[in-house]
Amino acid sequence: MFRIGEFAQIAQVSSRQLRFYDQLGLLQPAHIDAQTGYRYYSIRQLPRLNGILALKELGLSLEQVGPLLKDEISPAELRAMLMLKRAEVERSLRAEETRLRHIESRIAQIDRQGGAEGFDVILKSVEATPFLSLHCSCADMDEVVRMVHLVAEDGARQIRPALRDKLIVVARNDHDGEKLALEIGFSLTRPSNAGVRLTGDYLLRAGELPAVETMATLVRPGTNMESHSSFGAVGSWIEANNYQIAGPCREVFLESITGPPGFEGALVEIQFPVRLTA
Amino acid sequence: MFRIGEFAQIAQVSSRQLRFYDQLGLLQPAHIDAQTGYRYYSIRQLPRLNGILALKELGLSLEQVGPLLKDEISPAELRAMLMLKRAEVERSLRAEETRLRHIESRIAQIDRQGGAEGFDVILKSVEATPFLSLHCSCADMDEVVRMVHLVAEDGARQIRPALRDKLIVVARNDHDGEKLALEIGFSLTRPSNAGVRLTGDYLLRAGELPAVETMATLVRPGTNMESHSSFGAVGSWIEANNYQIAGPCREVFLESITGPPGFEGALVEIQFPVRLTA
DNA sequence: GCTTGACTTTGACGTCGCGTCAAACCGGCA
DNA sequence: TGCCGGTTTGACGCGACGTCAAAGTCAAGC
Repeated sequence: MFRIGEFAQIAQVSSRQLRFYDQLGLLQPAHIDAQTGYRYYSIRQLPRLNGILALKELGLSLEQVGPLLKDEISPAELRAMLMLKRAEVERSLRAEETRLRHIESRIAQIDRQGGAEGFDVILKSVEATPFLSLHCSCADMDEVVRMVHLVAEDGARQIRPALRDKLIVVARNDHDGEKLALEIGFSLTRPSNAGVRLTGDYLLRAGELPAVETMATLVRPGTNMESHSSFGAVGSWIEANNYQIAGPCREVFLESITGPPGFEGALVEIQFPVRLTA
Repeated sequence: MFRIGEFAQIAQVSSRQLRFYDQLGLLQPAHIDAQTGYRYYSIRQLPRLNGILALKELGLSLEQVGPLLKDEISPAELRAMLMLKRAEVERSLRAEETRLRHIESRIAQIDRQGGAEGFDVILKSVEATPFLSLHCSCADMDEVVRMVHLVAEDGARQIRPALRDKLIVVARNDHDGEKLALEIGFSLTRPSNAGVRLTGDYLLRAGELPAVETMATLVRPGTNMESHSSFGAVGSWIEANNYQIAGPCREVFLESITGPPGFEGALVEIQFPVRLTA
């Protein structure tokens, strides 16, 4: 028989742990002195303690370990628990890998440009949303800006505020030659099939912005003229973190670009659908 | 300005989280209604919130994030923090990989033999210890048993209890032909250079059992005659979990093999030094 | 105006596996 | 007999929130 400290030393655990396991009923001392309350452990209890530790190392909680030791659990049930655990561990493993990549790319960024100016790119998922948009091809950025303002102003006038949500510009992939193919429109709070006719014979057509599971996003103040550097920033981030672009990118105007007096410039969220590079 | 729920929805966090960050001073609402206490957030606070989330995702604690946002930390310091974090994440990554291997091998074990009889192999590290031992080569198991009992009994008589620790049998690698090369002796509570002469002209010589960083161990009741199956069990475990044997194995007798009347058989710990298979 | 239901406030407790500390008690040795 | 180191119970702390409770607030519908 050993006192708690000796037994703890033998088993390479802390006395606190042994007292705790006693309290949970996982491992009661072989004998407790009625006078002093001292716990006495037998070396024969070591296998049981090791059993607890082995199961704990598999990631099971102490609550789960209890019934297992009492053989109240069939092998099939244990197998099911372990399968669940395996899935969980695999998830957290991938999460840790991602974290590691992000840390390393951030370190590399500091080394490259000394600055700690975090781009604060974050990953999020976005749901599908009804979208009322103008499909157009623009020759240059000036034209893009004109079209965006046209949609913004006419849309603000002609779409009910309760229905209208946010102004969004989506790049399309089917660019013809040098032109920029875009979709410019408003996300809607609920589906609607009605189109909207703008000045100059343009038409907003009802459609849907598809859901994207993983979106690398960056919120940035400033007009869309200055947004090139931010696009580049997100691009570098995507590369450095071992992702690749997996769809058309979006610009979401979080604040109306046709602001009140004292307007400080738009707040725009840049979104790139991404997936992990295999 | 948004109420907490809307802002939470936009940023894909919970309201509770926002209140918590407010409490910590990480992200105070742009305005609080003095009457009602309602928090109102501006969309312009989104970048800051995203900054918090980005740093949190790197694994930094909220405590660490605070000073970072206030720019009270130099890039060099941030770099150092990230390097530390990286090391930590790498450690936990490897731990998760190990856990995953162990879970999978346990599942495979259930599938193979249906039983949930956990072998309860656990990894531990052992320190170097002074060792007073007999070097011998035995032709068969009978001889081993005789030698072990000889050492056990003579040792128990001739070594002071305060100095004598546990009876240990170590396999040696330099086996000559068919014979089993062993070291049989006692670990000591402190170093000693004195040899001990046994009956039959055998000699216990002072030496040292080296430390082992990673030891796969299994505690098993029963005499050493029955121990073969346990050796096999540890062996399978080692293979299934992607380890390899990295040194001479040991048998540690946790309870004296020369017991009192009513003796139930020895309690023996089998130890294999192991390392990860690359 | 009143009701209703969705939203918000503060405050408190729970999580998980112990680590750490405090105050009092016990055991063996000089 | 004193002393030092071990032991007991009990309590709090951790980290980042989730969850619940009781009470107040807001906008819409009647």
